[in-house]
Amino acid sequence: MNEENIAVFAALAEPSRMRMVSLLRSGPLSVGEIAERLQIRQPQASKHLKVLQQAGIVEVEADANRRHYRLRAEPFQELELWLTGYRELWNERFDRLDDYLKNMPD
Amino acid sequence: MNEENIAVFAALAEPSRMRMVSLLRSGPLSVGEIAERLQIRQPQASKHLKVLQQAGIVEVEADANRRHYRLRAEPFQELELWLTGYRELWNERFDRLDDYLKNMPD
DNA sequence: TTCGAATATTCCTTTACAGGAATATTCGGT
DNA sequence: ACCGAATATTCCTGTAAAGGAATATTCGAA
Repeated sequence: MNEENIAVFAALAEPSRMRMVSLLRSGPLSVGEIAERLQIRQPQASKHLKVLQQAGIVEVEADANRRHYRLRAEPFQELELWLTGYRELWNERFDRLDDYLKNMPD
Repeated sequence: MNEENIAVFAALAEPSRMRMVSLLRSGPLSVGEIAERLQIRQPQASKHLKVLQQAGIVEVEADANRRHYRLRAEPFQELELWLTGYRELWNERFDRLDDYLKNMPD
């Protein structure tokens, strides 16, 4: 993971934002819905969403005066890729996983 | 990933620490070696290593007045596990990976 | 075109954290 | 016991980021 992707870790290193990401797993939500479910104020929700957006973790779709935020796949894929460099840490069980990933059909 | 593991993301969200982690992939190193390779001063190296240690990312082994820091596998395993909850984001290719992980022999 | 709902932004204050410099600690060798 | 090497800790300072409150913006509906 390169220096530019440190923003992803920084963005996730905050409880409200981590909860936002978890919340958005089940689909896009508006700012108001997010603020309500996380029990935080709307401006804070907007601010946190901006951070997540700048880190590339979420993207926005405008719908009238609503903004629907959804998770982007890329940072998670990159995280997955980054982790492959550390699989050798635990056991040979994941050597087989590495093989599987390498040979996996697209 | 629960609130306590946010410390892992916070620890990795700093360039020097990220480079330390990458450096330690090839094996344990002493504080002096780490400081030298990363071109930072020894006290900063010690401080960063302390953060990594408290996040559970590294562990220490004392050898006389040297301390050898090594990566721990657990946080990476937990990250791997956490990511599985986001694999559905990209494509069905990883549904098969999920199956593989579920059925993988121990 | 005006109003209210939804969202973004600004300003302010407080707190956390990083780096620098100095110092403390701990160990083996002599 | 003492010295130097290796490491940890403390103190200080600057900066970035978070939350609160207020305000700005943007949109559809009437």
